[in-house]
Amino acid sequence: MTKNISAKSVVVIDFETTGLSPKLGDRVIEVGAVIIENNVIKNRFESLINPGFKISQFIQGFTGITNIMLKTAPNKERVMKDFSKFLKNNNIVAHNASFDKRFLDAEFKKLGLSYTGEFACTMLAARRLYPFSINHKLETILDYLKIKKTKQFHRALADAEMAARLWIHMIKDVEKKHNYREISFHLMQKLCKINKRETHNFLRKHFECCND
DNA sequence: TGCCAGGCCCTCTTTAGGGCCTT
Repeated sequence: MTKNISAKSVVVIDFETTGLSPKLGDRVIEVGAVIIENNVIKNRFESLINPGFKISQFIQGFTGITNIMLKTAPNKERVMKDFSKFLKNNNIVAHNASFDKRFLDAEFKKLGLSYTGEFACTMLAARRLYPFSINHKLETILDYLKIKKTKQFHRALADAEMAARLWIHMIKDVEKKHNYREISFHLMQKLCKINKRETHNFLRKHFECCND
């Protein structure tokens, strides 16, 4: 069965959570996502989620999301169902995608939801393309590339939007540097998976030889 | 009892260890 995945649109997602591990009981408390079509941000999705318990002072301070805000937030069933519709069958991008994938898989599994898109990671791609940045945190790499930042950090939609700007910047950068007409999602995905030693040859051979 | 993520990457590696990145 062929997947009906758009080659030109991706969804960039970001979760704010109660901690680092769904296996240790951590939960998503905010979902943010944007759809990129033809390198332009089109639609946005944003919602808080009531996790059903009080979150720590650390997370309240880190995200600015408070227990008062979450008290009246919708439950995960409603939000994740809507989010599933927003994802459709698009491929998915996130900064340090393994983190967001872990939470998406955990939340969807509990609710019997699924997605068909594949993941790519802005952090791994940025490590390959910009090895001289002092680190590859989202904020740092945006500064390094002089990409305009949103006013907030550590809020889901703001972070998703900035990761989307980074994704678009990287695609345009590769297209420009390598005289490439249209970088596909899967080529960017491959870039995320190669190791440091292979990067030079990958960019030189694979990108340029696939330009038609 | 005490501790507790996990996937990826790099190198003083591969029979391992530690840093990065996400909340």
